[in-house]
Amino acid sequence: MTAEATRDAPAPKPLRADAQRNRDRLVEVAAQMFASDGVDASLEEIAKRAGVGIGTLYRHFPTREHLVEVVYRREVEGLCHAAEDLAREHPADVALELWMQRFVDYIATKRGLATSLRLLLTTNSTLFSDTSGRVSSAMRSLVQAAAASGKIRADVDSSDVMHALGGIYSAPNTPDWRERSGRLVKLLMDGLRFGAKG
Amino acid sequence: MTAEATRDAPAPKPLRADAQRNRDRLVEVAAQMFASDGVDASLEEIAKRAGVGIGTLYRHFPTREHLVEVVYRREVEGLCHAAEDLAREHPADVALELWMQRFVDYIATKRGLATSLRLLLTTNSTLFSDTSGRVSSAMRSLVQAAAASGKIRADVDSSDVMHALGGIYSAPNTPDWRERSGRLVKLLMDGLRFGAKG
DNA sequence: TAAATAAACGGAGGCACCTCCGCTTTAGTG
DNA sequence: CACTAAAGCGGAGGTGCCTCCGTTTATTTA
Repeated sequence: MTAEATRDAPAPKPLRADAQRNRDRLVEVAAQMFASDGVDASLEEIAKRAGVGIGTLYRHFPTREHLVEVVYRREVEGLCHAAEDLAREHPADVALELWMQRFVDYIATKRGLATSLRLLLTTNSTLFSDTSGRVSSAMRSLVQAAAASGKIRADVDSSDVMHALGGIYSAPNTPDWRERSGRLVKLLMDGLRFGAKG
Repeated sequence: MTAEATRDAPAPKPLRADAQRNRDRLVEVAAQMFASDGVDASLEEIAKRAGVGIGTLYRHFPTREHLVEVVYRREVEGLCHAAEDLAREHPADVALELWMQRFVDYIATKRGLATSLRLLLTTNSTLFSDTSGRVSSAMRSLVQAAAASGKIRADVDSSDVMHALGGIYSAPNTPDWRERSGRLVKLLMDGLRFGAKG
């Protein structure tokens, strides 16, 4: 079962080259717009900035929610990918810390999309089970790698770390929310490094 | 705590006579329109048919959901009221049957409003606890009266009856849904009358 | 009853949504 | 390369949403 298959998909059909290009641009631009203006960003503006007509946007994404879902899945994709990249390019503990900082961004997006996502969940119930599984497994491998290399203490369960980060999500969104979350991550890392052998 | 008080309401403020009149008309018309055209009925059309400007509608109901909520509460109100009226004007078992038929209408409405109501629930969590309590207590008194008068058997728990009706709600909305539900109510009444002493 | 004031009204106007269909581009085929 | 069918494009236009503010009306006060 590929990632695309939502249900009984017999022929996913490859898009024509120009169609694919436009679709990608739309998602790209939508991601920016949703991030800066919220989920209520104007679809016509998104189409315009992507350099396509509004009709094209609607052909690809019949409702706003469809577009939101794709953007959200892309976000998750990026987050998981980042875990691999960071692990390759940094010492294990640094990779973990950087990733958690990025995780904060992800949560921020998720919050912004929350209302739309709620609607999606009534339609497409696999969305959350899909994504939360992938995210937590990305975190698990980072934590395990860091523990194995001795950069953080070994007696740590990755799900505990995830749980600690969960506080970020439920915390109220005051203006200083982001800074506060950043500090929380640092604090958490200090705790993880404390007593490490390496 | 009155029915109006949602939270910390120090002064409910009585409306000016014309304002109250307009508000009532709006709710009246909205109820009809939602019933016939669904929750997406045009607000401008509702205002027009109520004989007021769109601005007036928005002053009273800042969002569509507010209007939906009021209409829904009115529906529940009417349903509970009907229980008392029917009990007064009919033999206990007939009252129960008529009320259950009306309950089917109520469910039909509720289904129509479901999407909007879902949104409301994230905002105003007392909505369901308020209403479901009132409805089930209306049913309880009808069942108890019918049982006490010997028109239906005495060994019946009203919550079981409610549960049986619950099947109506979850049933798929085929075109013949309403007839089917009507038959279900009749069937249920037969069961309730079977072996009654009166 | 008349004047004063606060409350309410209403609809024009600006913006976003979304459909529809004639035009353009792509990807095959000979 | 030329041709064609199918796929895709785009934006005009009709509709609904919602705000804003000048005008009207109910109520209070004298």
